[in-house]
Amino acid sequence: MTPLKKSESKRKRILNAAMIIFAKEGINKGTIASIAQEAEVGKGTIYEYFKSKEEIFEEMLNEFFQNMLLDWQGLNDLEIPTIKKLEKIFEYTFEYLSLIDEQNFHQLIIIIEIMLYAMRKDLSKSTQIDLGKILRKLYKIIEPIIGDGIKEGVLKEIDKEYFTFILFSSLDGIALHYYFQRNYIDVDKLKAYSMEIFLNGILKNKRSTNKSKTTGFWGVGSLPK
Amino acid sequence: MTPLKKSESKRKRILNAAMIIFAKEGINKGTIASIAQEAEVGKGTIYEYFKSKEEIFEEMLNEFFQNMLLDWQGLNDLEIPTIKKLEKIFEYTFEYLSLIDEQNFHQLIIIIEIMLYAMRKDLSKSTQIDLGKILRKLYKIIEPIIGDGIKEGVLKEIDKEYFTFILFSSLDGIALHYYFQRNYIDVDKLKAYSMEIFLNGILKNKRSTNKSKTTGFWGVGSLPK
Amino acid sequence: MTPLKKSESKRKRILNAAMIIFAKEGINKGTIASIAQEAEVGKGTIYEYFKSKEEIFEEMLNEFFQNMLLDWQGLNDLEIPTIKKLEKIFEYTFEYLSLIDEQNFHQLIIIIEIMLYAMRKDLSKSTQIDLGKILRKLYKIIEPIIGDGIKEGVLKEIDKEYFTFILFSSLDGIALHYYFQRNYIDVDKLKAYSMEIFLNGILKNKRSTNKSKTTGFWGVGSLPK
Amino acid sequence: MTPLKKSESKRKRILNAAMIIFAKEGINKGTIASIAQEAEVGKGTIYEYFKSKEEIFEEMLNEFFQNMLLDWQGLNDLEIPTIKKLEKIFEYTFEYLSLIDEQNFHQLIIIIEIMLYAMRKDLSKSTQIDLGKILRKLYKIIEPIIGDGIKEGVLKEIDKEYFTFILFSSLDGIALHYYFQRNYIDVDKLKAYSMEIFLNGILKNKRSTNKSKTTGFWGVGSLPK
DNA sequence: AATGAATGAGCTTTCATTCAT
DNA sequence: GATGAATGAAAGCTCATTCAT
Repeated sequence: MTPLKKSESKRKRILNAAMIIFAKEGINKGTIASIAQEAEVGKGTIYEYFKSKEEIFEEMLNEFFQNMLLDWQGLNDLEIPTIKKLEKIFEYTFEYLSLIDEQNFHQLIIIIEIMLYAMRKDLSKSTQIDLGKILRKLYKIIEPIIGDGIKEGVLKEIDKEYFTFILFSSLDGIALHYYFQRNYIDVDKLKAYSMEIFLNGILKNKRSTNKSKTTGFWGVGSLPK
Repeated sequence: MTPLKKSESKRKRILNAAMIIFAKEGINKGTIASIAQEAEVGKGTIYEYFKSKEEIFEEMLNEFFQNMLLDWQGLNDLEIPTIKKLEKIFEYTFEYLSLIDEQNFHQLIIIIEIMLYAMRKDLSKSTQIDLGKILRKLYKIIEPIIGDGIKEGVLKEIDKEYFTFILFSSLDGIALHYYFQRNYIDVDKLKAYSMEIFLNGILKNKRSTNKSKTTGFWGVGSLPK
Repeated sequence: MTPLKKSESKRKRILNAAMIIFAKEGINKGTIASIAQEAEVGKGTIYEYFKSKEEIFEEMLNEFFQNMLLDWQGLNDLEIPTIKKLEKIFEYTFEYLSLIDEQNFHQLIIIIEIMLYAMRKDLSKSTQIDLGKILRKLYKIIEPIIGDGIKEGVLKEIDKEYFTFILFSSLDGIALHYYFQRNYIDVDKLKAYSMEIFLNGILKNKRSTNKSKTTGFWGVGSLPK
Repeated sequence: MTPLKKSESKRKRILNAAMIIFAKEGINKGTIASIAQEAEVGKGTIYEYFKSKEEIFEEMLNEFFQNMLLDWQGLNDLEIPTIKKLEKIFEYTFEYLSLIDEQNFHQLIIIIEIMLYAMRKDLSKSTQIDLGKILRKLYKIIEPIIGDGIKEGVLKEIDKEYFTFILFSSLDGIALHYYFQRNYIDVDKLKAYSMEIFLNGILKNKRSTNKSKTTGFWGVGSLPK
């Protein structure tokens, strides 16, 4: 990466401006000129801190996930019961959704922009950026919470890797779709129902989760390996 | 059946080419020239069928969701038990994931591209495209399945609108994240665990879902409105 | 090279404009915009015919030497006595100098521009352009004239390769310096003296050119190894 | 001797760096930044010594020719026979060529860069730099050698101005072309043949050089005015 | 109807020059 | 004096769109 030099705060200002512009316009339509204007620096100044538009994007992306990792790590470090942590995951997510408004939707959009960018980079085998790896780091932060929950006997003996993945990606999908239905959906109800579903499922009569005994339709045992 | 008019088939060819190019390159980097080449028509010809690049994208977007609606409608029209239909939702999703490979990832990418496009259109209040509305149509197709499940006593008396939303968007998120972990995740296991979670939750000891009686921690009743 | 397509005449017009601009301003200061203006085409049109500014320069360079080769070849093909051909070499050169004026000095300058460009390309080992080879082709056209002169007994038994090289490069140097002294030098006198010197040398008393007998100061034998 | 002031040595360092950079990259592609780096001074420092990039180039140019003048003057001041001086002219030239290698070709290139620059300045009537005048000074240093040679009866009664011009510019052209054929040409042979040609010409049977008697083909009298 | 040659607006990037320290 | 961070003018190049054929 570009070595840090000159004013670090100016560098941050540019990255922040870039996030706003890239969210609003996308990496392609968003121009260096507009980033410069947003950051209140000269167009040339940007190139003192970054080699290219693409580098700005990738640095912003790193910064973005770096912060995300720290945020989630902070949750994990809390000295609260496992079950509380699990609850916090939902709370964090939906609190975030409840707080965003027309002014900062760009934070929601930039995630999609980044994912799209990363998908294409991934597909073109350009290994410069590996979002999959970054995401796995995120999963790994959540995973111990699930693990503890199982150990403590609160959670079923579910594969914690898969569950973390499903939980995390589901919340991501909910947030994404929420964007489009934000005027029709109540975040609190969404949170309550999401927790209810993930924790208790939707079947009325809970069947045994003891796989060996499961013979019915929904049993995991009957699924293809 | 009336065969497609020559001009009609050419229109489809262009839209199809556009999907491939836009998926691969994005709406901005993807060029009219490359779409023309992919569709094997002249560059000028495209403007006989569409007013602008943006119109191509939006027509493609409509086509895309039109097909999606038909697909899901097809599921709904099947004469199978409600519970089977619910299962089919998972099966469709994960079968789709199991079939995509390096050659047709663009189908996964184009959804994100479209969502991103729609988010920005939405944010800029340009009402030309309303993906939220299209998605609600999709939800509405699934919703009766849930409704029937409740009526038949198979499912809990959960709010069917919210549940549909949560189910649909969760599966979307799972598919999105699956892209990045496709080399680390087994689709069949992912499907099995997803179904298990959504249907039975992850708590070991199922608590009462009778809201009126819920006073404990996880109860919906205790959540802030 | 770029395949010929579209209007060949337009391509020529661009190359011609490029020669004028590059001569006047150099390859770096000369802009695509000014070439476009000179050629009376749009800026974008140039990129329909050439991939880059550098390609324009190199195509112009090729065209330039292609024509030069044809010109000199034309001289060689004349059915005139050898000695006349030798004379023509001088005549061509100085006639050229006598005809250039403020309006077409660019033809003189472009040669230097090309040489400079080629020197740097050569130094950077970029083998795309090999002016040395092109020049050797030019020498090879002149060489037979010298060879015939020797065979016919008109010229001394001088190494025809080296003589050709010396003659050609000397005339080039004379033309180059002539540019700076054009207001002080009479082309006709310059021609006459040049011929006199090259043909008869400047020593008053001709010494033997029989190397074996040369013991004096100027003999080749006395030169440092 | 007074030691160079610190500032003076820095000025020289910049000019020297400029020569290297301008030779390698040309006046346009060569950047102030790279000159500063090569000179190991700050970018801003350069503007303490020179008003602009162009001024650097012109100062370097002056320095370059100043040194050249001194070199040639040194030759003239030698207390050796006229004929020896004439020989030295060739020796200097070809010794120079024999010594240059891949590491210092830039000294050869910078001459062309300067000439090109001067040609354009000249053409644009910008009188700031007059290379023609500088070259005439150079010629004037050589000229007396020829004059002495004629007086001493060693050389023919040739116009010494024209001869000096022809000799000097020819050697320049030879050096220029030598660059491109350096892998194919032996400098010692080139020197020997050059001397042979300039001193004795290439005609086998020397004709009279007495102009008044010349009526034949090669006579000056028969040349077009 | 179909085409692709032509175009200029608009983009990224470079770099000579300035100026506060 | 010496410096290098800051800058905007200017350049190469791309590409959506037009339009004559």
